[in-house]
Amino acid sequence: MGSAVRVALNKVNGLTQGRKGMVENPPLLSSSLAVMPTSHVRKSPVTMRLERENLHDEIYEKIYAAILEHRLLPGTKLVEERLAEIFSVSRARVREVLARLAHEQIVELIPQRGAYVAKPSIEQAMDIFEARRLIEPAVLRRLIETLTPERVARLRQHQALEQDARRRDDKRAVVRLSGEFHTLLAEQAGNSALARQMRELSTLTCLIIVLYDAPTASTCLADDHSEIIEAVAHRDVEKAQALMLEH
Amino acid sequence: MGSAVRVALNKVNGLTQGRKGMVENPPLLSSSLAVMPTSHVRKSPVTMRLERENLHDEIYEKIYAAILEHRLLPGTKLVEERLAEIFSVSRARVREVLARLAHEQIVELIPQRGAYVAKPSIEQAMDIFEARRLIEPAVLRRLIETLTPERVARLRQHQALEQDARRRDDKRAVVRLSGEFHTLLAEQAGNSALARQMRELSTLTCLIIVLYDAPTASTCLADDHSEIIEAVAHRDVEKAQALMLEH
DNA sequence: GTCGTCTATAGTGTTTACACTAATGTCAAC
DNA sequence: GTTGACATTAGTGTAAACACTATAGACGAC
Repeated sequence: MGSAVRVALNKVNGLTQGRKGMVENPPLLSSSLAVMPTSHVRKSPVTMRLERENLHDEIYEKIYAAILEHRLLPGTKLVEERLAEIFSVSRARVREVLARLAHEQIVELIPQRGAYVAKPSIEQAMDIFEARRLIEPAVLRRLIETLTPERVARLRQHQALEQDARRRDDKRAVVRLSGEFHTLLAEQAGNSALARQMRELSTLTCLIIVLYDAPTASTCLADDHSEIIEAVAHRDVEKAQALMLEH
Repeated sequence: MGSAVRVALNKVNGLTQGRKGMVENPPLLSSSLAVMPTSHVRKSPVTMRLERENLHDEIYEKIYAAILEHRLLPGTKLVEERLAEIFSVSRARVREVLARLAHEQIVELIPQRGAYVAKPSIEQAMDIFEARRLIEPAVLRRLIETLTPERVARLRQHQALEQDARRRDDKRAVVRLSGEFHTLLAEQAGNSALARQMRELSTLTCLIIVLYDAPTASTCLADDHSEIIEAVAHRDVEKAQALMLEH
C-alpha cells in the first residue's frame, strides 16, 4: 500500500521505480528543497519566502493531481511518514496539506486512523451532481455576459491541451484536464465564490467517476467541451446551457 | 489589540475582565480541559477521544461565534500565542483551527504575519451575494419538495430562538442566529453539497454586513424569516423564493 | 483447525524547543 | 522637530521527540 503511494507519486516526477528501502531523492523535489550548503548563488529573502510558500503548494498540487488522475484511488491510505519521506519534508508540512485536502473533501481524515482518499457515497454523488446542474448554467450565463476575446482564447488553449492528451491517448491527463475545464470555465466567469465551489465540485466529480463509472470509463467527450466553447464564443446562452446539462 | 481578542472571547465564557497579565482560567474551558489529577471517575478511552475531538470543535466554535457575533471585527489580528493561552492549549491546536477558518475564508492567513479576521472586498461581496441569489431559491425549492413536519418544526424552533434574542435586544445573538437560519435552511433541504456552500456564504455575509452595512445596522428582519417559513410550510415555492430574493 | 488473546510494531496526536521574520520603540544625526 | 538606522521584542514557521492508539502477527486454548 505504502509503496503504491510512492509509485503513484513518483510517476509525477518521471521516476519509474519506488522500492521502499531505497533512499531516493526525486530530482524535482530535491532541487527545490536543497539547503544550499555554502551557497554561491545567494538568494534574496523574498525569493526564499516564495520558495517556501510554493513548497506547500507543490506538495498539495502533486497529491491533488495524483488523485485527479486516478493514480491514487479512492480509499488509498495516505501515510504521513511515507509522504514526508517522499517529499523530504517534515510530517508537520504533510499534515497541513492533508488537512487542506480534507477540508476540500478530497481526502477523509479519520481520527487515530489516518488520511484516506475520499470515497463519496452515492447520496453525496447525487448531491454534487445536483449542485453542478444548478451552478454550471449560471456560470455559463455569467461567462457569456462578461466575455472577452482573452477569455475565449484561454478556454481554447486549455481545450488544445486536452485534445493533445487525447491524441497521445494519455487517459490520466485527459481525466484531469477534463475536470479542470469545468473549473476553468468558472474561473473565467469572474465570480470568485462560484469558481471556488465549482473547483471543489469538479474535483469530487473526478472521484465519483472512478468510483461508480469505472467500467464504462466515460470521461467527458472532447467534442462536448469544444461545442460548449463554440456556443460560448457565439454568446449563445441557451445552447451552451443545454450542452452542459446533457453533459 | 491582543486584549481585545481576550475580552471578546471571554464574553463567551461569561467573564467580564481581561487584563493581560492575569492568569485566568475561563471556567467553561478549564472544566473541559482539566487533566483530572488522580481521577476517581475513570473515563473510558472512547469518552476521552470524544472529548479531545470536541476540543478542536470547541475552540473553532468559540472563535467562529465571536466573529459571527461581531465581537471580533474584520481586520482583528488573531495571535496564536494569545489564543493558545486563553484556551489553555498548545499553539499547534490553535494553528489547526486557524487553518480551518482560513480555508473557509473567515480569516486571512498572511505568511510570516499571522491570522486576521477576513475583510472581504466589495468585489467578493458582490460575488457572494450573486452566488446566494443563485443557490438559495434552489435550496427552497428542494426543501419544499422534501418537506417533512420535523423539518418545519426544526425551522420554527430556530426561529423561536431568534425572536427570543430579538426580544432580549441581544443584537449579537440576533446577527448570528439570523445568519444561521440560512445555513439551517440549506441543511434541512438535504443536499450536503449545497448546505456546505450556503454555510460558507452566509458566514461571509455576516462579515460583509459589519464591513459595509454597519451604519444602517440592517440585519434581516424577523418577519422576513417567519414569512419564509410559513411560505415553505404551505409548500408555496414561488412565494418563498420571492421573499428570499427581496431579502 | 479455528478462534481468541497477547505482544510487537507502525502510525498518529501533541508538546516543546529553536530559528527566523517582522514590528516597535529608541537614539542619534540633521 | 523630523527622519532614518539600529536594537529589542513579539510572533510565526519548522522540526524533532515523545506518548498514545490501532493494527497485524504469533501463540496458545479449545
